[in-house]
Amino acid sequence: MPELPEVEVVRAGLERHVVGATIAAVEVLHDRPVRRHPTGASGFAAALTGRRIAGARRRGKYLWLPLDDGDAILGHLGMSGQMLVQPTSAPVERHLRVRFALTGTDPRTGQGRELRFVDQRMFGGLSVSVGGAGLPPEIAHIARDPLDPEFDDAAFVARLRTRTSGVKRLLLDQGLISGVGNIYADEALWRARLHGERPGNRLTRAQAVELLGHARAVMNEALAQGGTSFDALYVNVNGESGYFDRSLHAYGREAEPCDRCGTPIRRVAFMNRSSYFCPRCQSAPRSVRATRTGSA
DNA sequence: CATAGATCCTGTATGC
DNA sequence: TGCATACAGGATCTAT
Repeated sequence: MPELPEVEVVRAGLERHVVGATIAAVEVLHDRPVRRHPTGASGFAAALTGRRIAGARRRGKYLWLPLDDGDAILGHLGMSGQMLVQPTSAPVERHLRVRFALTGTDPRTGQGRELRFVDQRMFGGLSVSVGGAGLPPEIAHIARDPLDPEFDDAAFVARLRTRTSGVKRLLLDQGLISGVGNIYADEALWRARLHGERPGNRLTRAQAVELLGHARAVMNEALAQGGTSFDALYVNVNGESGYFDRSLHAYGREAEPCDRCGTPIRRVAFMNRSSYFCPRCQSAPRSVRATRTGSA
């Protein structure tokens, strides 16, 4: 899915283009993206018709649109979700799942506009969060993200260092730190010269602090470039892609030389996807080396 | 509670 | 050409 930088690009676009608009009509074209909504597709559409969007907020990879009465539309893009603002007359996207007609006309085109939720794989979704304008209760378990001014660096470092899981899995644990996904986890680990299978409790305090700093930095840099894109799936509300994929050092670079030492980048299976790392700069922890050589 | 693995879904790329 | 397999920026549920 889009990770924090990509979701923030979408949030900023929503803030600019749909805040203040009233929802004139809602059409749900597929049930799955509204599966979290208790009253189903018809209830979702009925609940939102006529209501006004008052803001656009984000925590980690979750987005929500506060309504002016204290409720909110809560959304997650999953692996392939998009939020697009389109003229009503724009052709319907192949994977259009939900469309919100907005009142008023676009001053540039003189036409009506729609907010469209497009999602090929449908791991993402939308729901109405009762009383969720401030922070939807459904995502109370999601930690703050490292771009949040109130993120507690010291508390994160302390918790990380009590855990026995590999540090990559911990970076992906949205209850510990949110917003980090597979790409930026690999990039932060490469920058920190740490192997993803090193247990959290075997990091020094300094290593943990440095790793957090790199995670924050890589996401800030990606955000400044409009996010990372490999294909047309990762776009802002205007359908435009970012350029950060040109700056990646590890992710997706199997067999290419490490930008620091020239050793070929390796890819290994991890949680039904892949991890990329430099086997020289990011040396495996003792336990992993022992397992691999059969000498454990 | 912490951990590791399976699962939801559709599309594309690759190999036989 | 058809068919099978692997893989994809994620979260959640499950058993242990």
